[in-house]
Amino acid sequence: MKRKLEDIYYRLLERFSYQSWWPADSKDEMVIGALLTQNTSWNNVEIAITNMKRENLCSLEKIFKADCEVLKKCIKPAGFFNQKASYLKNIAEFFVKNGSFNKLDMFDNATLRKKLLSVKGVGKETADSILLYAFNRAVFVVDAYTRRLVERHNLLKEISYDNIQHLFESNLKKDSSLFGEYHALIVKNAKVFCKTKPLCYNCPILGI
DNA sequence: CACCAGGAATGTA
DNA sequence: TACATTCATGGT
Repeated sequence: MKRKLEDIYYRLLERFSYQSWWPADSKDEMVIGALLTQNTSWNNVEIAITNMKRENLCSLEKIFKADCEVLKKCIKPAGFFNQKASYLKNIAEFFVKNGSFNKLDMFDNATLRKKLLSVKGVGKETADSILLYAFNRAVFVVDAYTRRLVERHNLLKEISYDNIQHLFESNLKKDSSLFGEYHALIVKNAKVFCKTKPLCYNCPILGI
């Protein structure tokens, strides 16, 4: 299994090269993007983030103090703007009241993950994305594409978030850079080959 | 026009 | 625990 997961990784890497995720100018922006991209195309998230930068709202401190209506207007292109505005407020409050990244970095992976999951609007994938890309923790992010990949290759009998995450984490070197690239490559591959084929049929890289 | 996108919360059984 | 529904915009 270890060999199989490494093979998939190197095939993706050879085709697409390093992605250097997460695409953001700051850790704050990373967290903001993680929430906005929930079930939403990255293209729409970029529009929303551009709007937030124009309104000087692209930081957790600013969001914490921002007017909700202005925030909603900015993130409207990213969809679910009513929910996401309140979710952004929640995560912003969480970081502001917990001393931001420096203080939160004192906690181990499991503890920090629980704290993030306690924020309304932050689920497993969002929490793990933040752990990996903002805190540089060796946590594997499982998204819809990763799930498809595991399903198509029959890598697991029981498909669940926790099982998929354990599959990657226990068979690869626990390296945040590796995990970050792997997840980014899976998404990159999906964007290129799954545009008109949602289930990744005929993907020339992975043979699925 | 239908379908989907780098999900999560809530309700039901 | 396991599904179904809701949230909403923009691209294909």
